[in-house]
Amino acid sequence: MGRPKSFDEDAVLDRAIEQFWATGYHAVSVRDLEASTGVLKGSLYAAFGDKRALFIAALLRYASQSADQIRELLAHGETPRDGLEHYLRVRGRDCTGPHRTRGCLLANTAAEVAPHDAEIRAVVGQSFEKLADALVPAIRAAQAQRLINRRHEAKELAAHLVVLVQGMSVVGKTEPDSSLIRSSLRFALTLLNPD
Amino acid sequence: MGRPKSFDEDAVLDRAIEQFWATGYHAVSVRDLEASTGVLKGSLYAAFGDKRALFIAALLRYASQSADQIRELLAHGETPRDGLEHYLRVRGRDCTGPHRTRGCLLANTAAEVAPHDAEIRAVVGQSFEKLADALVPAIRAAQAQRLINRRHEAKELAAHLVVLVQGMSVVGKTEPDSSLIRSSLRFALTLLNPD
DNA sequence: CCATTACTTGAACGCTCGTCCAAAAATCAC
DNA sequence: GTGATTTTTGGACGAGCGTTCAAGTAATGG
Repeated sequence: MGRPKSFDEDAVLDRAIEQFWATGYHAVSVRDLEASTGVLKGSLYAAFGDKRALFIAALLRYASQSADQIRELLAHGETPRDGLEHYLRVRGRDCTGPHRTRGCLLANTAAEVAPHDAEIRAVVGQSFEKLADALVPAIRAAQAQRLINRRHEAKELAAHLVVLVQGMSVVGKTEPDSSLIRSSLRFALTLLNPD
Repeated sequence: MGRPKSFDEDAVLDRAIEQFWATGYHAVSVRDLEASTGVLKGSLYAAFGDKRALFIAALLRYASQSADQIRELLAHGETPRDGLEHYLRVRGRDCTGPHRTRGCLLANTAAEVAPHDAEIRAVVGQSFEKLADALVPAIRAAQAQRLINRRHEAKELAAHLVVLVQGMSVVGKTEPDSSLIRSSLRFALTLLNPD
């Protein structure tokens, strides 16, 4: 009982994700969040605690959505190799072009906030590791079917791709035409070629 | 004539680099800079303009120092391949371990500030491109001597390594032990193997 | 229909931010 | 020594920050 909530918390988190993603943690004010979510600050404080707690909630939601999307992208196509290629191409597309300068919220947060906040650092670090863990079985499967290069350890290739994708999301924020991203993506795709 | 400056501008910029590097642009206040440089804010404003201008001056200095260091690292060892390997190993070491969470100021700036400031974006973007341009001749030379893999375009490998290194500096900020960095570095070194 | 409960509302708080500027201090030219 | 010139100094300013909270509002239980 009591007065019912006038907003959906997940919808608010989605708007908060957008805002933090586009603008960064420090550069977003609680009043900005008020404006973009349509929820007055008092209610935001009642629902989430404070700015940092709201950010962490948004970050966890983003990480979870991101993990779902990886599984989806890797399942694309007929073979495990298709999935890997699709994943890389989509990630490349996400950070190419003049209007794709948001990069990845996890990478942005790693750069801006992680060193100064152990809890946030743990969230981001675990997300990176989960991403690598999701790539490993796809790589192993593709190797088993001899669809990609077998010279490399699956774990090492997975780590390499995780680091590369985060690098693309950072470098992509500085280059509207993104020749570096494109070249680096082309190179990465050759890593998937069979022996 | 007139009262002489009581501080060296480059020394102030070096302290500012440290501060922005460790803490980020928005999270550093002019009073922090006052404390870390030992120069009162009025003098900072007189010498550099405002916080943003001081940041840009520091960023340009960092970029220039960084470019010098790349040339130095690539010149290490007996062969062009040694230089490339040394460059990657040092960059890996720079962002591995619990006390190396500053990453790279260019990457941090790309993530936090670049999307919202065209001038800063241009500085960072050009630095990335210059870095790639510095790698290309080393790669070509190593290929010509058949010291590394010749299957790949030098430009694409260079772009790949630039993006990878920026990725390492970002991912490294979240992992005190940095297994992802280590794996990805090991993988990158295999890319330098001869055919 | 009233007490209870939960959420909303927006004014207010103390603080810190980036920036400015008048006065004091240090140098040089003459 | 004196005036011109430049830098230093640190107090002050308005704006905006994250946060709090008392009052108002909408639902429920009896």
